[in-house]
Amino acid sequence: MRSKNRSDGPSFLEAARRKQIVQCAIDVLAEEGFRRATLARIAERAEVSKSVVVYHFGAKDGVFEQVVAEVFGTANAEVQPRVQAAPSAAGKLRTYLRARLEHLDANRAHMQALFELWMNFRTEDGAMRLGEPDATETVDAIERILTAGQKSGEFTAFSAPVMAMTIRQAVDGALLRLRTEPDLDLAAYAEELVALFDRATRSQA
Amino acid sequence: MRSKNRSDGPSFLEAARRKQIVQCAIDVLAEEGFRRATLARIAERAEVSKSVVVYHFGAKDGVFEQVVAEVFGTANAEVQPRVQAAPSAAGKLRTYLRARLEHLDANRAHMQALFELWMNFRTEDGAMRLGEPDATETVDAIERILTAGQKSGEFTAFSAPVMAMTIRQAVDGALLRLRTEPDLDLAAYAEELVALFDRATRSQA
Amino acid sequence: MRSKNRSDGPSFLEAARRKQIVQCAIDVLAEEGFRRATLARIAERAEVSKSVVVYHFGAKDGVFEQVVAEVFGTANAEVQPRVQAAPSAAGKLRTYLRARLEHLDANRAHMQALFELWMNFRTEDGAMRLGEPDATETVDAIERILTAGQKSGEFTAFSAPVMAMTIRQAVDGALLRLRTEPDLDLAAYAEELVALFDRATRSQA
Amino acid sequence: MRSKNRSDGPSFLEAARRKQIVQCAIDVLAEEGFRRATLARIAERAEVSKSVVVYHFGAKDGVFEQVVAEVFGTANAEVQPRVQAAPSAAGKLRTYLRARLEHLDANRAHMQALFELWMNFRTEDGAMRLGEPDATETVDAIERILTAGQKSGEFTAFSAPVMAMTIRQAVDGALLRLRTEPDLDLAAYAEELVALFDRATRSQA
DNA sequence: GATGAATGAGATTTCATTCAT
DNA sequence: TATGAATGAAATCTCATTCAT
Repeated sequence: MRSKNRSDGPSFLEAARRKQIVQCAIDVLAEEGFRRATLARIAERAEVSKSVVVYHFGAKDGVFEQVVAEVFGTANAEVQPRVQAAPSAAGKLRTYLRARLEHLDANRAHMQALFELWMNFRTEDGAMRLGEPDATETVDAIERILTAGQKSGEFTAFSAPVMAMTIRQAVDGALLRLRTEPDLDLAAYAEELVALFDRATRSQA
Repeated sequence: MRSKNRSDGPSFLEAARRKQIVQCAIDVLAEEGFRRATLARIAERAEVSKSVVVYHFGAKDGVFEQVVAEVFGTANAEVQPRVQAAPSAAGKLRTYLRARLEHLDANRAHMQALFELWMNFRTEDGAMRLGEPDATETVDAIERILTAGQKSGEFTAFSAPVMAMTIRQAVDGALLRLRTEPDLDLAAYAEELVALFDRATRSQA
Repeated sequence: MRSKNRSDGPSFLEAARRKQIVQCAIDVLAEEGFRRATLARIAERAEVSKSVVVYHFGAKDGVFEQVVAEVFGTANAEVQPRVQAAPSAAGKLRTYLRARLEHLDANRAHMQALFELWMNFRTEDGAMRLGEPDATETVDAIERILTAGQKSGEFTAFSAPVMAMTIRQAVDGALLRLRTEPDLDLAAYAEELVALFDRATRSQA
Repeated sequence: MRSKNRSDGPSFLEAARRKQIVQCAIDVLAEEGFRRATLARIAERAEVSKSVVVYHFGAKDGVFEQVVAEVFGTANAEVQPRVQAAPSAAGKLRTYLRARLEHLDANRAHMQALFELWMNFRTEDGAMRLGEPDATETVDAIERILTAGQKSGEFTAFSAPVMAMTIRQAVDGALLRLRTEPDLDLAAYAEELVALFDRATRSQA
């Protein structure tokens, strides 16, 4: 295991190495898919030996866990504050969609990688590794906006969980489209979704 | 591959075995995911030796191809006629959502399996095996309904491709929910989606 | 095992089947090599099931043994009488070379197949299956001609075993050439060998 | 394949391992034939796990390729200079035969192994792996000596390609004899071939 | 006589992981 | 910290053979 260094936390170099490896893992996941994201492949990208990866992360799954943390983290860090800042529930929803798709546009590899893990990262016995806890984090946030909007009268009546899931899936739809259509105009896509879910949610006159 | 049956095509027993193995493959895919859907695991479920699977399908991929054919086939056979029969575009869309979710309800393993393959079934060189051609089949069908409805004035203005993808993803959202919430009321879920996309698509007064 | 039929020996049909299968084995060996000469491949060529081959020959090796017998048999049947008929030792040698290459010309597949087996047909423990007994049959026959010629004064002094082996190998040389040069003029090749070994063997003036 | 050694090429230990494995492959090929020269058998001989072989050579074929290179290399390195040094065409031919058989004497396993590969080493689709290019290298070298000798008047008229092939095959004849007669006196065999081909080639008085 | 179905042994290859240096 | 070497488990696939019909 890693030797202690004087400042007690991970050294600067250590952090850099970890970040580099995580980034390479993201790239491999995004470009070649989960199945090809082997230790050897990741190490090769990072131009280090497999052992280095194991050394820093304990095991292969450790890298993926870090990828998830990293990607979730940066996504939330970028999206949440903007959503919080929006005044109304409807505004928050619009902001959410725009922020998510802007972030997707700027971090395609990150999101593709997360998607690969989302679908495939499982424990030894086949159970999903990214299940409720992680999914909930995302969907619940949307759900809270929706229920708030319903309470305030901005939104019409609908099942918040269903709507929330549909919204989350709509964003993933953009991600999927990107796979075969890399030139997709995500800003336009975002506006379409904004309009779509505005009609779907807003209080009827 | 087994030697050609010169006369009558696959025998009754042969067909039964194939069906049995395909079903086991579906179950393994649905319950344990693509990565654990190995020859050994599938054979174990079917209580036959690995060789039997190879004997009947030539290679592992042959099983998966059959799974796709089977699942696509039964899904389309059930959904399409009902959609065709609906009179208006709006009716077709409602019927599509209901039919898809009813079918999902009755064929959970099938759909989970298809989903696993959808995400992971790749060729030797990493290219998706279920890519554009298959995806298009589904999304395009929805898109055609949408554009027809826009022409007839039933639907308002929106990007048909984006709406179509969102609808497809909404259905998959139900599938994902099922993973962690097996008691989900899919009929209610369907009605929510029907209402949601009705508001999202219908011509404004 | 095969059921008795009234005339005690193999029935006519039985013999025909066996011949057909042996011929197919020869073709596969000649065209695709020993390693690809599998039971399945041979059966496929013969348009029968693998089981038929096993039924008639007991096991795969039985087919190959029959191939050897067949090819050796027809080769000897054609070459030996002509050699016997030649008056002198020198004449026998010339006749041997011409007869062998004519036979090769007319039975390319047979000889290629024999060659494949010669090189590869081994017992379970890796020992050659076509060793001394079979090789000797061929080389010894040549050797006898050579020693006779030396006794009669037609041939000069040399080691008969070495010369015999060299002659046998010279014929196989033609076979090898055929592999990459199918249009090779074997009659001309024969005359070259005749002249070559005439100079190499004949009594010096 | 092992990860690249970025600095100095193969390490000393690496080279030793590779050499050891190649040697074991040669031994297995020579003693048990191509078909039994499996990864498992080779590894067993080398007293390492199968994975080690794969680790060092990437795949089984890599070992065989190395065997060919190794054996071809040492054979040529020993024979060619001696042949070059001989003054006349006749002298070169004599030297060639002696050098080849001396080398065979000292490297029986090497030559048997090469022979096995020669006959059996094929690509996925059944094509010979050691075909024209490699064969030509050997036969052409002999052919050049022969045509030179004919031009200079040392040799009589004959087809150089046929003579060259016959000479090559004569050497292989010795190799074959060794299989069943390990005590064969190769020096004497060489002198017999020298005399034989001297008579067969030299200009008539 | 003949066949399809099934099987098990064994071959190659991939890959995460361990370990000595 | 880092690496090369080694390993064993597991995966896919091939193939001769057996067996019930």
